[in-house]
Amino acid sequence: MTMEIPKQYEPAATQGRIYRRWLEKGCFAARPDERRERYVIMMPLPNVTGALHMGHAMDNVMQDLLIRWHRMRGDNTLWMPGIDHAGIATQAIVEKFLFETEGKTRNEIGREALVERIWAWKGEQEKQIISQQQQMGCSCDWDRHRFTLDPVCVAAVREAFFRLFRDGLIYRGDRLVNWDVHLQTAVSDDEVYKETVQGHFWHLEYPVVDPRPGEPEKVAVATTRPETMLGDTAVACHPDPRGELERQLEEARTAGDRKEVERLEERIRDHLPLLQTLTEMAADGRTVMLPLAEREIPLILDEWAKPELGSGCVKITPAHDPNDYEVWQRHRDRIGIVNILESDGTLNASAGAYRGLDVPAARAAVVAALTERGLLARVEEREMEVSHSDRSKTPIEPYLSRQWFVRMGDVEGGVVLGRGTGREFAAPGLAQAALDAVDPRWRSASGRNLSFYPDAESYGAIYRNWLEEKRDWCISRQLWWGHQIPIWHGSLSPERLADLLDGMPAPEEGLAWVWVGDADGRQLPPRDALAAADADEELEVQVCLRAGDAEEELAQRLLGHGLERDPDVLDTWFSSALWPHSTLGWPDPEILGDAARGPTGEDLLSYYYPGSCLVTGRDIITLWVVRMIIMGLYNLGDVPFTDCFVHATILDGKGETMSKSKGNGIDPSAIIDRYGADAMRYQICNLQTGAHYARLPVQAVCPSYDPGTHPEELIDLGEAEHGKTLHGDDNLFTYLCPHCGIEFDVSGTLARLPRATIVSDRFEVGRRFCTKLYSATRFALLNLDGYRFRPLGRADLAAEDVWILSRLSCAIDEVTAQLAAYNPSAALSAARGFFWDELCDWYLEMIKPRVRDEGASSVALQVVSTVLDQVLRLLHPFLPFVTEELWSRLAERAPQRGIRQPLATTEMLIEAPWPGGEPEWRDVEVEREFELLHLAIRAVRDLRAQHGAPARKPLEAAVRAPEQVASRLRRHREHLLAQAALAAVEIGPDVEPPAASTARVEGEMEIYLSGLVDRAAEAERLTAQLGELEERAAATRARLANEQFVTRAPAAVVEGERTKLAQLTDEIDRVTRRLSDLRG
RNA sequence: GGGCGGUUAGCUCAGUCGGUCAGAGCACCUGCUUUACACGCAGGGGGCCACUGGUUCGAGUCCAGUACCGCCCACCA
Repeated sequence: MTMEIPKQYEPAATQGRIYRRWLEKGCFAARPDERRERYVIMMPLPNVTGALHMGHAMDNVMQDLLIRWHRMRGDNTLWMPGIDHAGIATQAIVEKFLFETEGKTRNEIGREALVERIWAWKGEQEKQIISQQQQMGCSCDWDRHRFTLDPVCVAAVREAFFRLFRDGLIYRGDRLVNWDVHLQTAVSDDEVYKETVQGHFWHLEYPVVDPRPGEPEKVAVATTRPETMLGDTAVACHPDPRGELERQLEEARTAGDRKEVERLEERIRDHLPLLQTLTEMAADGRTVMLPLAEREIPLILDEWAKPELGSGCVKITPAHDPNDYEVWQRHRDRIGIVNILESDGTLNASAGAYRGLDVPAARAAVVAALTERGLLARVEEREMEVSHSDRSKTPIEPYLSRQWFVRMGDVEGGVVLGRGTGREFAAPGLAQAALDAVDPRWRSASGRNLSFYPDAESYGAIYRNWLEEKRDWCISRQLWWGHQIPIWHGSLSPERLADLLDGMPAPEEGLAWVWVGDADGRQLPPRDALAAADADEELEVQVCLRAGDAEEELAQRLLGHGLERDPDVLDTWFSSALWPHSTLGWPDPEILGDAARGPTGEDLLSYYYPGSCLVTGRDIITLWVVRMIIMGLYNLGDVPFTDCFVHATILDGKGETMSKSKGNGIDPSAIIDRYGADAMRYQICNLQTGAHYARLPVQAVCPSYDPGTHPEELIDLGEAEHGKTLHGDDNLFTYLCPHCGIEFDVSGTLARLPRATIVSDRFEVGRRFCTKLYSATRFALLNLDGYRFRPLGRADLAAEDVWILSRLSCAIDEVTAQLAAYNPSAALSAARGFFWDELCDWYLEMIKPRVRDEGASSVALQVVSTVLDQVLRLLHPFLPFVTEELWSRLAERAPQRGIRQPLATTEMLIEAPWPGGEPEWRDVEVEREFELLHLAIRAVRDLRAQHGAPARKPLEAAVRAPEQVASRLRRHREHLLAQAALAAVEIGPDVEPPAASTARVEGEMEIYLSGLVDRAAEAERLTAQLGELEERAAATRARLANEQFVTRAPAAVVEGERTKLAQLTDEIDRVTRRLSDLRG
């Protein structure tokens, strides 16, 4: 009774059904149990800003690969999925959407309404993201799916913040930040990109106050942002212009830069005297009059002024330029800091008459006023790089504002990490603790540290270089979407502060923590501040409340004392930094309710923390990995994972990163629809070779493709022409189909054009592999009627059975080793090689005669079933769907597989034990015999092909070879006959070639094939072979003639060369003999 | 300017300790409708290992420099 087995594997019909079975059976669920081997991956959180792309696919497939592998190895395996609220990015998208659809801004609808809309948006995105991940086959524990604004995550954020604040590691300071005027928020350096724009360089002149004879009347400065002059508080000159210029001159001479040498010499001659005068004036405490503002500002000495550039003097605007800010910090006793901007980007009261103007208007007004006064010397056209916010795509204004920071540098007295956990330790500071964690000598209390894979050195360098700067981390964002900062602050008189403190719980109670801060970020205990304060001083009081029952009442009390809740929210990375432990219920796992504990009663946090591996891309190392390490160490005293697996960044065929706006981004769903999820996974694993980047050429599916009339379906975007814009320029978002000429859109922004799906034909490879696997298994299934397992000993097995089991054993070891080394491409290639090149191409062909003979088929079928069983297990982590499908079909026909005894098996492959490799299957001698056999068969096939003989025409052959080779070949005469399609063969050291035969010399054998006489062709081939052999022999001979080689190279290498030469000489003899036979 | 990479077959990439390492897949060429698979089978062609030096008996492999390409960070009065 043969059941129907479809001829083709249909991914679309299979994937959903298989995935549902895994879900229904709870295969992904993780609970603490008695197993000691655990494997934990915390999913890097996709943002709720939009659907997943190929980069996420790479990330998720790599994780699923590791998770499935470890699950099969029997580890208690947790893959925690989730999504990130991605504060700025999400709010920006929803605000944009709100504006485009309803024409409203956030201020018009208010905080509550906006947040509500973002939640709705999040719900939509979440659905789509989870659906995409499930299509890919991700086997995460969906019941534990978390969102970074979940109550569980909120609790962790509140607790972590409280502890950092209490330890003095969070402070509020005046800092120059990248201000996004449009979103009215500070953005981190990481969220800023540069764009080259055409701008101007204005040369301004400030009058010197009371110039003395010989002194200049004006000082020239230059700027690209003239409106900032209203905030100038000094003009700087270099303290030693001559020394500096001469140093530069020397450098230019060394470098041989003649133009620069000339320029500097001229400058020293013409300009240095003025600079020296200015330096003297600055040293003398002289001032200039700041025009328009009519403020007297000092000349100061600072090395930030570059005597070789411009006028040699530089205006100092501490509040609006990062470098000037640093100058101010060096001279804060003498110069002030003037902020001229409001948070909405208009000028404030400090700008006097210009108050209320936005930056462009103020710039125009300032330029006009200076021109009128003759203080604008000249204007240059100039290209310049302007910082833009990655989120709103608008220019950044450097802006002085009060922000919250986490102190990353070393602090006096050090930092205690993991307080109260039993893994407590001290470090000089947070950044240093994270640096220590990658030191190979460092170990946490549990014996762990952090390493990067597969390239520990270069990825480690990225991590270390970034941390070594120990820059404080700005964690406040002026947004509505996120974790609101749990601080109440305000300015209080000492009297009111004392009043407030009387009503607060004692610090030891751990309900609230109070600091009195200053603008420099210093924090004093309130009682000390009170003691030091004057009665009329205003003190900045900062109170952090711990989440809990008392919070509400305390908050009311603080409000009653005139404090306000800080409206800012936390940087997104603050909550994601806690991800590895917040999701496990830190600080109190009971928050997870019933899900908190397993059958053994152990809680999630203590069972699954620290985890195992973080899988991510290299751009995330500094943004996220660093911060997870810091927060894990700080809260729990241990690294959140020991391995950081950094996978390749996927680029398109031109080497550009993929993005929607470029139109080269691939939606994984499009690939899955077209090629199947396993095909996608196959190719993704192939791409992960260990390189930092992987190119994936992309094509568009022509929207007007029709199999009847349109020759090609796919259009290579690297070669296709762009459409034209209305102005006749190339439109980067549209392309023309080279076959039908139709213009189409790749970004989805142009509704008037048909939209093309972006795919890559590289996934074809994966689809073919799935088909091959399906087809080979089908072969076995079609022959398995009446199959029954019986224990087999070595004596029951045919030689090819022993061979394939031996090869299988090697393949299992190789795949396992490569996976352990984070080498998915090599692991898959080993599995592929065994399955395709050995199992399909040789073994299945060799057993066909046995399979056809019903009386003799049972052993072969049992071996085939066993080998397929193991192959499906090996391939499952890579190709979960097709292997699971075939597993159940195999189980129907052959419920028990194995050789000596049945293999341990399970209903579903996802739970089946990983193959361990069977040492007793290994047989080196049989492998050697089959190598020789394959060599002989290939030689015969090649001879046929060379001479144009039909592949199946039975011919007579002879193999002349030394007895040790001949005897091995003779054992497999039947295979030689069948696979090389021979009618007869003689094998031995002295066999005579059949009459009218043609020959090949192949290593140690000479192979003769009758009935294919073409002396010319054979002679030509042999002559070429002879040339090659002689070349190699000559090279080897030369090497051996080199006394240096013989004396210095290792003996084994020299011996190897000698053997090689002997073999080559022998082969040359035989080829020569054959050639002379042919000619004679 | 600082850091991290890359350059090997037409394309995408392997190549571990310096010594049978000139490799794979795709594409290409020649045969083949061989009852698992034409998404296949059998066979084949194709490379100055970016360039220049150096170390070494021996260099895709180690070192230095050059060119080009990418990413991150900094700077740009």
